[in-house]
Amino acid sequence: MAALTDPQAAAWNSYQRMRVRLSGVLGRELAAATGLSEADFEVLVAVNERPDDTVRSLALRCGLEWEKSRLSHQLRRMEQRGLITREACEEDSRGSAVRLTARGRELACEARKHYDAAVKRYVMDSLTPEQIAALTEISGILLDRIEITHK
Amino acid sequence: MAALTDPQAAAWNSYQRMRVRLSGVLGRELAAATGLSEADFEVLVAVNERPDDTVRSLALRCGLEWEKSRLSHQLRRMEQRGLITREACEEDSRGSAVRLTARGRELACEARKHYDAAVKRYVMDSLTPEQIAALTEISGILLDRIEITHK
DNA sequence: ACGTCAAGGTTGACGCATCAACTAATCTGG
DNA sequence: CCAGATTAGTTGATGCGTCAACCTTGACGT
Repeated sequence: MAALTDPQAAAWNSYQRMRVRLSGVLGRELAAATGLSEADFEVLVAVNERPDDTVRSLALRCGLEWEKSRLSHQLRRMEQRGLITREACEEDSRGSAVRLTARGRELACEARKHYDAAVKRYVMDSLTPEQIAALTEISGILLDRIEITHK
Repeated sequence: MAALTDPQAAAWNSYQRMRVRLSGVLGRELAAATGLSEADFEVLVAVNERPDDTVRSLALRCGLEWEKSRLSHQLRRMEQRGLITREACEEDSRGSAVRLTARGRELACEARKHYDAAVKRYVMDSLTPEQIAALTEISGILLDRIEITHK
């Protein structure tokens, strides 16, 4: 006896295919338009949302919900490419602060435009408002489910 | 002017968070239960569905919709860990055939049980049949959209 | 036949993600 | 004030995914 019914398996299969293809095209378009990866993009946008384009690593990490080593590796690569700089943190000398370079700031804006446009084009323009609401609701339910069972 | 309206941005944000967390927990549970990655799992299941647990690399690649180098790297790792073997292909001497080892076959079944149960537990048990149908429909629409614009 | 081109597959390099081990600074109980 | 436990962040190893370069073999037009 299978664990999933036919409609359930169909839902899972199409979700999986969609998920893979969608993040594929979005990542590819972002890279083509700006040279950034999705990881770069997430960091740039998160930092750019802060006053002075500066944020402490810890706050960034919590906002992104990333592992600390992941953020550390990512910031190292971004620093090498001149997207950010890192400076000491006053309140806690263990910590560090991340600041966008001029180039980082510029790319953050550019990338956001491209990315949002792509999301609109591939996703939002294809769905009815009801479907968009359904997607929000479904995602919220599943998120809650995961949070609860892993609390 | 933002490219996305508020409900659209909300939908995208919750979808993204859900997507990341869901594949996180599923991958983690699979690894904990069987020691397999999701990539391993996909390959094992795809091969296990074939008669004789054997399939040509090309067919596998098309079924999975993977890049050829990705499959090659993955098969190398799986061969090293004793999950599959590779042999020459009769019809086309450029090609190669993939066969499950006894251990691969066993793990494929084991993993499928665990994985399907986890999908049921995290996803299907949380959603109404209408929501499951909505998810199928939405995914199908987005898939079509991507296929059409990239044809 | 034969030359050219396309296709199947491998390889190496690089970025991304996770895990475990480590350093250094802060917090906390006594 | 100090010893032990936490916490911020780094590092190295390893697996995953993509790209570009490459090799071999088959396909096809002439």
